[in-house]
Amino acid sequence: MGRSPRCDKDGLNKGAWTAAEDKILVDYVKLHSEGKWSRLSRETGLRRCGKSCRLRWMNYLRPNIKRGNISPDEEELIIRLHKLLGNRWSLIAGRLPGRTDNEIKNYWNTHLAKKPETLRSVQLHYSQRELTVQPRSTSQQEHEQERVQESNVRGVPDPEPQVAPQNATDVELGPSPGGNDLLKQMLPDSDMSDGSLSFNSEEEPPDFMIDFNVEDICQILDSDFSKLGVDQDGHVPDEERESKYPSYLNQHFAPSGEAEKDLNDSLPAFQSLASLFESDDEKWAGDGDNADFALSGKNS
DNA sequence: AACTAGTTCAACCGCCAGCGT
DNA sequence: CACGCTGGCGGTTGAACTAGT
Repeated sequence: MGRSPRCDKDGLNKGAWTAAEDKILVDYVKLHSEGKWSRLSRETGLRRCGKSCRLRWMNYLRPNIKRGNISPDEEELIIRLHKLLGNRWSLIAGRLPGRTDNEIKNYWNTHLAKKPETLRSVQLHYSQRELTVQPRSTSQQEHEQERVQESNVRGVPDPEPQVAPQNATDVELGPSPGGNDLLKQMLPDSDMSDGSLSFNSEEEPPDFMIDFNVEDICQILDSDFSKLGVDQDGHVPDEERESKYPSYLNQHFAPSGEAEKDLNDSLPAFQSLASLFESDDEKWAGDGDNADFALSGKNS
C-alpha cells in the first residue's frame, strides 16, 4: 500500500497503443501464453508496464473478443446479473462469452444506467424505503464466517468461464410454483409484490447481497450443465427426485452422479438465484433461439 | 464552416489479495 | 512474520467522436 505504481516509472509509454506495440504484445503471448506481464515488458522491450499489457490483451487483443453491438438478449442478461451481483463486472462479463468487464462496465455506465427501466430496477433495490434491514447479529456474522470457511474447504473454483462447456445444454429457469418463497424466508419483511426487493437502508447497499454467498452463485453459474442427465424425452422425475429438487430443476434436467453432488451443495443458493430470476414474467434473457449464451456459456 | 455540448470507450489509477522469499 | 512483486478488479479520466446550433 502506498507504493508508487509501477506504471509511473519514467520512460514507459502511456496512452493509446500503436499497431507496432500491439504486434509485439500479440507475438509474445502467442509464444509464451498469457500471464507474466511484467516479464513481457522486460523481455520484449515494449515500453509498457505489465498492467497496461494485460489490460490491452484482455480488453482488445485477446482472440474471440466480441466488440460492440450488444444484443438485447445480452443487455437483458447484464441487467439481471447486475441486479444480482452489483458492480462485479468481471463476474458479469464471465457470463457473456467474448465480452470484457471493461466493455460491460462502459456499457452499463453509458447506456443502462441511464435507461428508465434500469433505473427503476436499481431504485427498487437501493432507494425505496419500505423495509428495515436489521443489522446482522453476532450469530449471523459467525454463521457467515462458517459459511465462508466451508466454501473454502469445498474449494469453490474462481469463476473463469471463458471456456464454454462442451455439449452444454441450455437451461431455462421456468416458472416455479414456489415463486420467491426462499427469499421471503430470508427476508420475511421484504415486499416482493412487484417481483423485486426493496430496502430501507439509505446509506448501505442491500444487506441481502452480503448474505448472498457470491461464491455459491458463481459455482452455480459455472456448473457444467452438460454433466447433468438432461431429460430429453420429457421424462417425469421420480418421486425421490421430485421431493429432492425444486420443480424447475426437475422440469429441465435430471441430475446424476457428480453433478448431483455439486447440485446438492449448490441447491440453497440455486433456489435463491432462481427466485430472483423468476421475479419477472419472462425467463432468462436469451429465451428461445437466442439463448445460446445464457447460463450454458455457449458461444453463439 | 465553426463552435459547443454531449457521448463513448480505451486506458489509467489506486487498492487489494495471493504468492514467493 | 514482514516485505515486495504481481495480477486482478472496480472506479475514473480524458481524448476522440458525434450531434446540435
